[in-house]
Amino acid sequence: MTARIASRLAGWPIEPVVRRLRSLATVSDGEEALVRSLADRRERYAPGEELIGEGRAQRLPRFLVAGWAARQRVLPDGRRQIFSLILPGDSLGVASRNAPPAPWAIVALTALETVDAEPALEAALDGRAPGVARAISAAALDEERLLLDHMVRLGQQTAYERVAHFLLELQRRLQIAGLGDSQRFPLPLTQEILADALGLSIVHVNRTLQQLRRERLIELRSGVAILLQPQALSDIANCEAETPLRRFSPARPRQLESRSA
Amino acid sequence: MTARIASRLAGWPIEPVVRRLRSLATVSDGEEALVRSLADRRERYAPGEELIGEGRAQRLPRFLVAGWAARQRVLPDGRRQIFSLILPGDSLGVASRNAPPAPWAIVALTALETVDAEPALEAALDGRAPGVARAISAAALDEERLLLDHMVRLGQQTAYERVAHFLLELQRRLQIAGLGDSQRFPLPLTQEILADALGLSIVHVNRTLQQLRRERLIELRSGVAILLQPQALSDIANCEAETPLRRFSPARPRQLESRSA
DNA sequence: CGTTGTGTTGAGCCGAATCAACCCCGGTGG
DNA sequence: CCACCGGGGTTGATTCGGCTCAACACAACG
Repeated sequence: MTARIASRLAGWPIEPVVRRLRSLATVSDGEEALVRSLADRRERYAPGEELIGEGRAQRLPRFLVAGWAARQRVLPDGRRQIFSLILPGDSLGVASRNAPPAPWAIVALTALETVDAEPALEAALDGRAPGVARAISAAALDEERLLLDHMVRLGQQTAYERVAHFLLELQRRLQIAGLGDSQRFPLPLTQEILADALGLSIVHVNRTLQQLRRERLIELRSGVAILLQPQALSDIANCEAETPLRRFSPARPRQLESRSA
Repeated sequence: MTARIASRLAGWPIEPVVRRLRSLATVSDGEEALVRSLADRRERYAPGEELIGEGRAQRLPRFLVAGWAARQRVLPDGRRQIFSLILPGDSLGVASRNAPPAPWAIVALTALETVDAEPALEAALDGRAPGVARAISAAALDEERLLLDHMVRLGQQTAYERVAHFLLELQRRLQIAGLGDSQRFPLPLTQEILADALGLSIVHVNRTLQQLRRERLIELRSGVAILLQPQALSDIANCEAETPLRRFSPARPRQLESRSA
């Protein structure tokens, strides 16, 4: 019994939230203590559960402390687009406290746990926690950047590039949250989820992952991903135009810029 | 000379901004007058000109009063993704006054004209113009909704669906701005721009538009688009699953939801 | 008048989707 | 204990949507 209590306290994993905020802005020790004290009103969700329903008004602002969630929309014919993955340390409904119903849903991809962010948010708005306030607005910018990155993937990149790019994003975000290192991180996603995020079919995600494994760029084993050659992946993802073919063709600038051309 | 002055005053086209704000929130007459008085510090841009550069810090908050612009990112190999189109009545850098450099650029697609939104924004933040404040935050939500709509297009829809969906979005937005009616609106875009927005090749945009014309769903003539059958387009765009084939297959729910299944 | 940008059209190819099995593994219940 | 089952992953065969390449038409413009 003591063991259970000890594990509940010692293992209380709000660390990702603290690490994320610290990565976004300088946070005082007092502010950090405030964030660490957010154990009140914890909530747990089972995989598949809906935290925020499409078209329903939003809930309280929360931090995700453990597990993975997705922001998504489902079309009337069943197709699904995942807009972004929500990882430990990320916030939910903190930046924009939109009362109106959201044009998206948030669903738990794994079992997960959230805490009420209200006290921290209030302190941030009061001016009592300026570091947290700065971190929150930086988080909003970061979220928008990730969204646009994802849009570039969907609109411009091949399956191969998309997967490489996406894995790099996850590595970076998880490392900030203190999960995983510069190469290895947990990846508790089915290929179907990857497919719906990347706008590909399940089968094609499978083949693309296999190609990356065959080329010894990544390794996937039981929910853990290892980026064997992050630099090579990065070259692929940003499409550094290393393809020799492209150097010979005029490369069709595909820009507007009639002036600078 | 009097004619020139008269045209400058009478034709001063800030109407789209007023209409847009009114569509987002109830705005008092005093607030409307404030917005109408924003003629100071007008700026004009030529097609192709960059209003905000990728990686450079942002400019003052502005309203776009005439012409079309695009928010975009260009990849190192020349590929370009247009994230959103900015139409008359839309704001630039109003919602989020991010000092940090943006991970995107804003370029003029046509000749365009902006006004300084600073006075209106200040009044909104002061509490002197609560209607404008509400409109601005509603505009931010609307912008995010459009971004997610666009992401669904890129990730899940076919070329045919994407074009139909996109044309409907433009019609709706332009009608709110007071340009065009429920069927007809100006469309000063090249097929290359459409291609870069929709993640398609120029050639395929061309063929898709032709199919829509052949089926008498739309008409395009000299920069004007006409939606001949908006309802049919809407059915296509939202993929109402009218394909008889899909009714017979189990439709592969493609959802998580192990519980509800 | 050439030139340049935009739209159009055809031929051929390729990346990715679809369809259909099959495997593996962890339940779960007879 | 084993048979069954379902979810996830893997694989091959085939189809198809969209891309590439290439040429040409047309209009605006200097």
